[in-house]
Amino acid sequence: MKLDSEHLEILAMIVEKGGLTEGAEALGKSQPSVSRTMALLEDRIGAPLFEPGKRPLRPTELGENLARLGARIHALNAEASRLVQSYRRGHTGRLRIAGTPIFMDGVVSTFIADFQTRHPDVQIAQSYGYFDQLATSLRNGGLDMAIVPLHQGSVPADMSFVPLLPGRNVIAARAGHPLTRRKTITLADIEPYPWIAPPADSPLFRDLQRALKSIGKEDFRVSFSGGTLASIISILAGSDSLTVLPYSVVFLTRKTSGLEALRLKIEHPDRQLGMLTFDRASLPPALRQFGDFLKDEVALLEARIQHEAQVTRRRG
Amino acid sequence: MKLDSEHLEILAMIVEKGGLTEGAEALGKSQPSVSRTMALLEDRIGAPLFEPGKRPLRPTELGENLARLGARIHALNAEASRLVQSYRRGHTGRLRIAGTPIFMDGVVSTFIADFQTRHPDVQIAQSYGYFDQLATSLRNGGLDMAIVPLHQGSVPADMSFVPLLPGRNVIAARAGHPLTRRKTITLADIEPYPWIAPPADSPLFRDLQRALKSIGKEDFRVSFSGGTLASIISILAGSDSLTVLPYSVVFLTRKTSGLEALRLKIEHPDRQLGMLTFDRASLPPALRQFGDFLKDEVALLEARIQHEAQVTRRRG
DNA sequence: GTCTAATATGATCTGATGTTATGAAGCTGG
DNA sequence: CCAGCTTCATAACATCAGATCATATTAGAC
Repeated sequence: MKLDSEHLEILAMIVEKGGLTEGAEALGKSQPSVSRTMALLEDRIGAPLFEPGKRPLRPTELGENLARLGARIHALNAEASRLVQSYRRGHTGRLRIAGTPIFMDGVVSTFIADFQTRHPDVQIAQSYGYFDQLATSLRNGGLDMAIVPLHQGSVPADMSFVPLLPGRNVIAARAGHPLTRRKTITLADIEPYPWIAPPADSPLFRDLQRALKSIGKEDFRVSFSGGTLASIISILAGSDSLTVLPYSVVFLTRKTSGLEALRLKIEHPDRQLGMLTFDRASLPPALRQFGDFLKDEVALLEARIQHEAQVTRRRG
Repeated sequence: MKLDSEHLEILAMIVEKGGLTEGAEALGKSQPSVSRTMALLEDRIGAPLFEPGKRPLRPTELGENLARLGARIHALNAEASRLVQSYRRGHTGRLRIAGTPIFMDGVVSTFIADFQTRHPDVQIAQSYGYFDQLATSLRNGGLDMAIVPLHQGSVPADMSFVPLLPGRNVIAARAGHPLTRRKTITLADIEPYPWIAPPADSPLFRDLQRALKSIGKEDFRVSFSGGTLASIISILAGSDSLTVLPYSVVFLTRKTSGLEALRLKIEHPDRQLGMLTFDRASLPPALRQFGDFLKDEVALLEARIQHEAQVTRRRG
């Protein structure tokens, strides 16, 4: 014999409020409805839940015990409702976000930290990858958002792309590097220094190749490759090596990493760093929250970058 | 927005069983029914509970979290069902039982102890009282059973009475009392001894008066009155006092109390000690259990009493 | 691709639950 | 002790969730 949880909740409310009429009101139901429901429940149970012939309806011992269980069921049910509400508002949920390693480590993770102080109940699972793999994960539901550099024209038809920043790369070196003071840098100037390269299959590596080619340098000596941002920063800080990094990464981490961008114009890839999502019927609401947050934060970052660029230009 | 607990339970089962079809089977429902229920729940929640386009149906993160709550709700609901079952079988419940003090203390409480080792989940609230008060309590639902001496003809019309023992009273004294060895006792023999009397409003007190009158003794000296059985036993044991007690009480407690019945025939009230209940539509099932138990136990006791009486007669 | 098993949908019926109106019965205060 | 108030139960009806069987659809596997 299975009881109806709803019935038990109603019973609990009646007992709590001390009467059927009050209970019905508290439940937002009509008094006859509640009365009949209790009659039905008593029939099924085969035992009285209320003392017979008592007018402010008083529960029997069995009624009281069942009401206690009903109250606990009600609490769980209410918790479920709260969970759903919180989820729908994007305040709860699990987000699986992946992106190109350097940008994730250098920029996005900072903002994830900020986001989580605001929405502590949103779990974020971060991982790394490049476009093809990430697109596959998005399609098969293994990922909620990819943060990748992408050309506007090459956004897959079944996906949405929200640009965050232009894919502006710079040559970076340690703050005290001989080249960082120079106003103009020639190809010959950078000739002596070894290079640190991102993994060979990363877009950043191709950027590096293209950038150097654009200033006429066809081959370059790679002294270290494949590390994450933390390794790259360590190596750069401890040597005179050079590398290519997104300017946003240099800008954000320079306080703590001691990196600087060389004043050497290199070709910018015609891509935008942005948020890629698969067009499903419904995306997790927390994803919208996160996307909006990230867009706002990155816009602020971009404004700071632009501001400094103007100041720098003005100063010469 | 209120969710249906039943829906959450179904969700929990689907997640537990790893698929809708299996879940439906485990729930004893048809597959289409469960499918539509989940569709309805998703509509109400406004978010998917299952990964879209996955064939062994797999829950989303929200689905999993709600399923956890559903499982807990299910556990509570099942506990409610068990409680009802246990109650209906008389294995759970609260019984409020009252009776005349001496008989309750001397006989019934012993059997209550035995009953509770068999049915530990039946709470028994014992109290004391005489007929009028107990009948009132039975009628207004403050009491489940009264154990009283009653004449068959004076059972109220709205009550049921199940006799347990004849209301056989004896004159009791301590085991070593001068009168306990005598085969025949005369009025003159008992003259010197003081009496212990039950409370003046108790039926036992009236029995005492009647009994003494029946053997020609019109007045008697009361040295102590009003105590419970424990006091009476103490006083009797420490003096040569006499009193009137139900034979069953003397029989059951003599081992530990050191009381004996004098071999003096006194008039027996034409009453039976028995169980009185108010005829309600439904009595607590545990009450039936207890009533049956008490009837059986007292029948055994009566058999022992009869057996001993025969042996004693034969020996002279 | 094709086949199979899992899920969704259509059509239909039953029963629970909601409503308003009204009857019955306990409680209360003079 | 009776009148009147309050509380609960019942009647009559409307609605919708939820059950069924039959069948369409589709994801996964070989």
